[in-house]
Amino acid sequence: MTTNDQELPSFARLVALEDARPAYPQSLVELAYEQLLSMLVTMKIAPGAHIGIEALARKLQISQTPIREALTLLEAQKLAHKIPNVGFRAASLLTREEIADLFELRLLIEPQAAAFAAERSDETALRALAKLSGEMSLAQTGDELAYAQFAEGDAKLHHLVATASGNRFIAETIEGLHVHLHIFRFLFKTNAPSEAVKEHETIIDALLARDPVAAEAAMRAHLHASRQRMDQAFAEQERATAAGDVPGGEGRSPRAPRTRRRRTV
Amino acid sequence: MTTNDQELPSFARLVALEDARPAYPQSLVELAYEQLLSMLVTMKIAPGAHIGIEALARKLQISQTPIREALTLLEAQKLAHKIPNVGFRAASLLTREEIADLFELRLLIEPQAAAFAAERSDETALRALAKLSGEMSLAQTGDELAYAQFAEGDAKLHHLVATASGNRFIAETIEGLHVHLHIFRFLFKTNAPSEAVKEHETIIDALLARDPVAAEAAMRAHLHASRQRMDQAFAEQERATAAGDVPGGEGRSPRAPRTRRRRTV
DNA sequence: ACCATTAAAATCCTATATGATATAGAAAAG
DNA sequence: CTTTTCTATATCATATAGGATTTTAATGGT
Repeated sequence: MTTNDQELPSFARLVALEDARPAYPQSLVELAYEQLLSMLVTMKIAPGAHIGIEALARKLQISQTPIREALTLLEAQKLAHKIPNVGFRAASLLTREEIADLFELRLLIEPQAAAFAAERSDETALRALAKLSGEMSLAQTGDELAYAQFAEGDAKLHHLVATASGNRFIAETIEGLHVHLHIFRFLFKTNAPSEAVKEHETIIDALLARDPVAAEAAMRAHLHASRQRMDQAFAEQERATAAGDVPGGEGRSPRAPRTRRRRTV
Repeated sequence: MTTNDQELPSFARLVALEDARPAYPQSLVELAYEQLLSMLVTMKIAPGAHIGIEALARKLQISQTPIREALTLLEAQKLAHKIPNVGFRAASLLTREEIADLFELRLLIEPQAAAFAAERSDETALRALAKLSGEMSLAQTGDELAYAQFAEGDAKLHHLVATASGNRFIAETIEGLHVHLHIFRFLFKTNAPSEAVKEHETIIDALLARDPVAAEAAMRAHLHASRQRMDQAFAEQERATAAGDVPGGEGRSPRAPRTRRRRTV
């Protein structure tokens, strides 16, 4: 309840953003931030790529100052990295080990957050949960659209749990972690979310029943399964790259740009 | 091991900063950030106070642009709050309930981080731990200086555990949480750290012995005790304020500045 | 052929200036 | 005397320009 719902753009919004520029950003900093976040999540700016301020200023038709501030914001979220007197780079894609670390921390926080949410949710939170449950039961299954809906629902559910925990610090921490997952939601579209939908239902049922023990267990199970699915996706991708294939866009080379001249976004 | 030791200014450094301007900040943004952080932690900028950009620019003898960037960074850490077209304010002092939430989250993460540290520490981490143990055993007891040394040691210990956990996300999260505690370290100087020193020793011993179970238990006990000490300090302070006394500086009024004209830092 | 030094270009970083917004105070109307 | 409206001031937000640093490329030497 402490965090503001409106300031967090949804996954679907992020992906569609740069075409239809929304009207609501009140300042140019917000606009630049939204645009940059969208480009980062959809890998239109490749991980590790150099982010030129001047070029972006021309592209977005605004000055350099708000872009610098937006980049500073992204740097604080570890989505960009600043090297003084050199410039900003997009953060490297998380490695398989870092994803493992990320889930290690999520498993420390989110199950307990779900338990707290089961105990402390107020009426509005429960209504939002029920509404989400309805949306997710209507979702398609199997095709590409299905995955987009699943990703959206997953993001919403974890967001609701985070805020419903009633603990501002828990909520902020979870949100900060999930930002890093958005890019993988975009990258690993192949995963069949059929099992995951059931996990979501189990969590929501426990929350609506105000059962903290069940909510914690359900969230823990969901995170374990999610971690395993993600690790599997990593394995498949490594298999593909080993075969000489270059996956989505620039790929996941943690190194600096190749000898080819760097793309000065 | 993922995080960089050098980029985090120690508590002692923060308090002494604004007089002796250190040479290492490479950019004016870093300089402004360090200065602002120091002023925030030592309450030279009161919680909730308005932070005027122009005045700061004059005071620090630099331009407004790097100050805006530094404030943006602080805003991301929730140490400052921005109201569009109005300006930045220092974050309000955490309430008693928020401190409770903070410890609730710490208790989810730090004990497990200690266990990880016991398992995963490398040689350099162990050496740093041993060195810290030596420093802390030499500390004074009882007077004001004692508390400063204790606060410094406490910050160092938790920082070492965070990094030694070997998990970048755990480390970053812990560090982000501890920033908010610095101001209370400065505010509650009265606490007798005699018991706390023993708790620290217990943690360090467990870590050096590479005993994860003992390390987790020791950290958990330390956090419980620390939470209780802090809550006690809150109670004492509330008792004092109820008696008409005005504690350190501006006090902890969550409201906007009084009718007296606001201090445009 | 390879390395070092130097010069040039590009980019970032900082400073200053202009425009936009909100706030405070005064004047006027009810 | 209270309330409202208007004006003036202060501050924030953005744009633009100049200075500093890094990187790249070229040239000359080993």
